[in-house]
Amino acid sequence: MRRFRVPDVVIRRLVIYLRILNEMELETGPHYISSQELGQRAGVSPAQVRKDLASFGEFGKQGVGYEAHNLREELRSILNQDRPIKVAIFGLGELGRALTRYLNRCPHGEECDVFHITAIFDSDPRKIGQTFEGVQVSPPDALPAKMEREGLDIAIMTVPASAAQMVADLCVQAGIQALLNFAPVKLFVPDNVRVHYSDVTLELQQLSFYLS
Amino acid sequence: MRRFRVPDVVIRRLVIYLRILNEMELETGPHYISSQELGQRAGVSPAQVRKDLASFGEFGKQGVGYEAHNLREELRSILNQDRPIKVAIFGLGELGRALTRYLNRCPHGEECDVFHITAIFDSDPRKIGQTFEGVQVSPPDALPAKMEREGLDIAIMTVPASAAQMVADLCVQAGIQALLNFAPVKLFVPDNVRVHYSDVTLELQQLSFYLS
DNA sequence: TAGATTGTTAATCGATTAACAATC
DNA sequence: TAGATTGTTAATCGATTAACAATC
Repeated sequence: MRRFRVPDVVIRRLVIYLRILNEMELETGPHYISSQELGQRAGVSPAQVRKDLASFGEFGKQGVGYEAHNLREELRSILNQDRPIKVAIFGLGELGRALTRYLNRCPHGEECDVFHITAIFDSDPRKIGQTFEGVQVSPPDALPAKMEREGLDIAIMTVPASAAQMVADLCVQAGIQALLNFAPVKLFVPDNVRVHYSDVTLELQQLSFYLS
Repeated sequence: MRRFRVPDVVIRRLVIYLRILNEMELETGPHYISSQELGQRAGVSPAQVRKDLASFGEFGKQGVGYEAHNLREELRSILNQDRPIKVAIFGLGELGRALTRYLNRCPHGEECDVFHITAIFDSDPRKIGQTFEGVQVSPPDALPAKMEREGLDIAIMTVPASAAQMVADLCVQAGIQALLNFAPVKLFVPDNVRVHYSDVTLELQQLSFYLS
C-alpha cells in the first residue's frame, strides 16, 4: 500500500511507459532499459521516469536499469491491465459504432485487448433489440439489472450533449466508477467517480489559439 | 501584445468559458456574469477565472462582473474563433468519416461551425478520387499543392499508428501549424508545431488504474 | 452611499529538475 | 575494480489560491 496520493499526471505517464514496453516485447531475450532510454522514447526526463516508477516500488538495478519484461508486468498490474475490463457504450451513433469496432478489432496482444465491450445502450426504439458487433442494444433503464448481473467497469458516453448529464447520473446511480465522456459538457459527479473527457471541438479550439 | 507567455492550461479554460458564454447567448438583453458564476459553471475558482481573463486584458467592471456578450466576443477573438479554420483529415477510416460528419453536421451557431473540412487525404487507391461529404479524397502527396493553393490550418490524423509519424512529417514539411493526433503514438515535431492528442486507449488505461 | 466584484500582489501548494550517495 | 544507473533528497520552477485595495 502506497503512503501518498499519486498525481494523475504520473498515472498518465505510466501508461505511456507501459506502451513503450509493450512495443519492446517483440525483442527477444532478457533486456534492460534505463530511465534515460525510457524517458527519451516517452518524451520526458530520466529523473521523471525514476521518480514516477519509485512511487510504486523499486523496480530497477543500479548500474543496469530496469528489466523490460519485469517492469512491463509490474506496470500492467499497477494499471489493472492484467485482467479484463468491462466497458459499456452509451449512445450507438456514428462515434459509438466507430469506437466499438475499434476496440473489438484490437489485434490480439495489443494493449487495447483488455477492454471488452459487454453492453451497449441507446434510447432509440429502432436500435433497441438490434445486435451490433455481437452485443444486443438495450434501453438505458436496463443498466441497473445489467450492472447487477455482470458488472461494468467503465462507461463510454457518446450521447448528445443534452443527454450527457442524465446518462452520467444513471451510471453513478448504478455504481459505475469511471466515465469517458465524448460529449462537450462538463459532468458533475461525486468524488468517488472518475470522469475523463475526449472533446474534439475543445481540442480544435485550443489549437486555433496557437495559429499564426 | 501580451508581455508573458500564457500557460496551455489557461487557454484550455478560456475555451470552456467561451462555451459557457455561447450557451448563455440565448438569453436576451445585456447580461452580466461574475467570476463567481462563471467559475461555478466551469468548475474552477472565481480567482482563477479572474486571473485567466486578466492575462489578456481588463474585461470586467468592479462590483458588476463581465458583460456576457462582450466577453464572448473578446474570447472568440483571442481564440481565433472569429474566422473560418481550415481543417484537413488524414485517413478516411471509420473514425475519419465519423469526425468529418460530426464537424459538418454542426448546427449553425454552435462553436464547431468555425471549422471547415476542406481536404481529405487517404493512401488507399480505392478511396482516392471518391467524394465524401462533398470533399474529394486525395493522396497524401497532394498535400503541398493543396496547401499552397488554399491553405490549411489544422490536420486531424486518423491514420494507423504505424503511419502517424510519417504523416506528421509530411504535414510539418507542408507548413501545417497544428495537429490533432488520434493514433496512439507520440509524435516528434519541431517546436513551432503544436500537437494535441486524442487517445481513447490511453484514457481507458488511465481510468482502469482508479477502478476499485 | 453601501454592497459587490474586479484586477493584482503575496502566500501557498504541488510538480519537475538537479544532484549525489548507494550499489549493481 | 571502474563505470553506470538507480532511488531519494533538496532546489527550482510554475500554477493555484487567498486577500485586499480600487472602484463601479
